[in-house]
Amino acid sequence: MSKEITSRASDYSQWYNDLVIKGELADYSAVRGCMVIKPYGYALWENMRDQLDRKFKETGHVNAYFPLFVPKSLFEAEEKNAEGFAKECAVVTHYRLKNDPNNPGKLMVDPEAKLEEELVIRPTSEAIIWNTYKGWIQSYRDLPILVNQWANVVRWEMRTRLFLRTAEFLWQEGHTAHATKEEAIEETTKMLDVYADFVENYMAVPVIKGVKTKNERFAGAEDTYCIEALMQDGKALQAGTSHFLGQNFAKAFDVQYLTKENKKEYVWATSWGVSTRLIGALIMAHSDDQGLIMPPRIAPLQVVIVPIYKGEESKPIIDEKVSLLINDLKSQGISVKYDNSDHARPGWKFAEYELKGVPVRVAMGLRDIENNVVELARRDTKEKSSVSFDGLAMYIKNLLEEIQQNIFNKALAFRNENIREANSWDEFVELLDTKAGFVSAHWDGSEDTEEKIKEKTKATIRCIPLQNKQEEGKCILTGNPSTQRVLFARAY
RNA sequence: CGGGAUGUAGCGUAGCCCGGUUAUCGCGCCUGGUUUGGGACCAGGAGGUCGCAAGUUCGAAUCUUGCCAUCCCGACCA
Repeated sequence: MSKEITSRASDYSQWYNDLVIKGELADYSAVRGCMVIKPYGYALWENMRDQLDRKFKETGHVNAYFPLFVPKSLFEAEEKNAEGFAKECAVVTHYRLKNDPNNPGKLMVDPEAKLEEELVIRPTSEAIIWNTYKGWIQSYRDLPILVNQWANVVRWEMRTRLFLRTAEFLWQEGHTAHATKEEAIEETTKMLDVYADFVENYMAVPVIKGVKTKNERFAGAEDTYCIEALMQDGKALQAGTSHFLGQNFAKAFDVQYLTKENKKEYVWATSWGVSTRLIGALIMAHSDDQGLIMPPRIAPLQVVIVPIYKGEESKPIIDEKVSLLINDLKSQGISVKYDNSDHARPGWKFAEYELKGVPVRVAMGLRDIENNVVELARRDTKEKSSVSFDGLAMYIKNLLEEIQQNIFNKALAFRNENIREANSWDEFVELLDTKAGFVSAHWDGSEDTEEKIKEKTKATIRCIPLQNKQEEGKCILTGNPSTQRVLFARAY
């Protein structure tokens, strides 16, 4: 198998595609804009999902499942939300096929089977969920509702990219209902913290927490909080969002509750989500020209063991020694694969597992067994060392943690080096064109200015960082007074 | 959806301009053997509606038209 990877320097986009496909995370499918997530990629998603799911439950949430289809009349109830998503909705209009009389062996949509009301395939589930919540909420005693769902959604995107933007994608969406505005806002920021914690501590991708400007807000939200990450090519990627929805959906679906004082009040809402897009972030934040680099805490496979056989008689000796190690590793909760397949030689396997980003590789031959050592190679630094067999599992356990930290620190250093301040328009444009990354600059707060900057430079305001330093300044475009800097970048 | 490029075996490709035997080569795959410390070697073998559909022609991978898909650049977006 030829598995040459395009280098980042020669073609960044192709490098990314090569990693996804040759690293066997996903593949193109027969359906436009939709990908097949392959077992290795799905195992990664499962690990991410499990960690997030645990965090959601720790913060009091429960899982439920709502329908894939949303009747058009429900979908259009919250106008801004409907408007925002209308252009990218897949719609079911019929419920039956029949044999095509003019085309034997072929099927056609049965015109007799037209639906009374079209069904929108959910691009997001606020509508169907808030329609449901109407029936669940009568009293303040019914609140809060803290529900999450793991689901697929469809957004008919013009231009798709593996993981980063596919027509169908997997995600989770939390939808909560609260008695007060304060409680809902607290929930919004709490879940943003959950996301930031997960992305930084498990995916090892540093993020900036912030608030979106009005232009960039989720359709139907009062405020959109986000975490923004920086990719190796200097472009920003929105890694997760948490929305304070105010009473917009409660009003659209007439969801009211009785207070202790027997007064009717509209319910306050939040929604928050992360998707398989995070896998794109993971790839672009860490990987190198040799392939993927998986953070140990969510790696589909943490350790691979490659035997170095010398003649038939060496096999049982090595296999036996390795089985001891496998038991030790498993008892430490470490995932391990012993690749003793005979159809590939060691060098091939080394390259293969580097491509797949397995954090630690153990090589063992007779020479090592005689010396009671193994050869240990770490994916992040590509360093190889000879390590004693005694206490090896514990050594590897610690090494995995060290790799996790190292990957994060490296990404953090890169991110921090690539936040630069611009104090004039010329400086701003030059930074965007020559350095990319985040540019911290003053903005006068007007939507119009934001739009003009986007038109001129393709850079958008990624966020207004939380706890942002307040300082007097002048907008880089208009020169109007400004009280704080915001983060600009070109983004995915 | 606008602009550009591409589509030949699982992958990468030659052939196309200038139509004419059985469509080229490498990797991979299968069988047997030798091997194994950074992408092994020998021998034999299988694998193709030349993206799809029309058209031109005695004859189309090659020419024409339409469609589809992918990639890059825009617009849109998690």
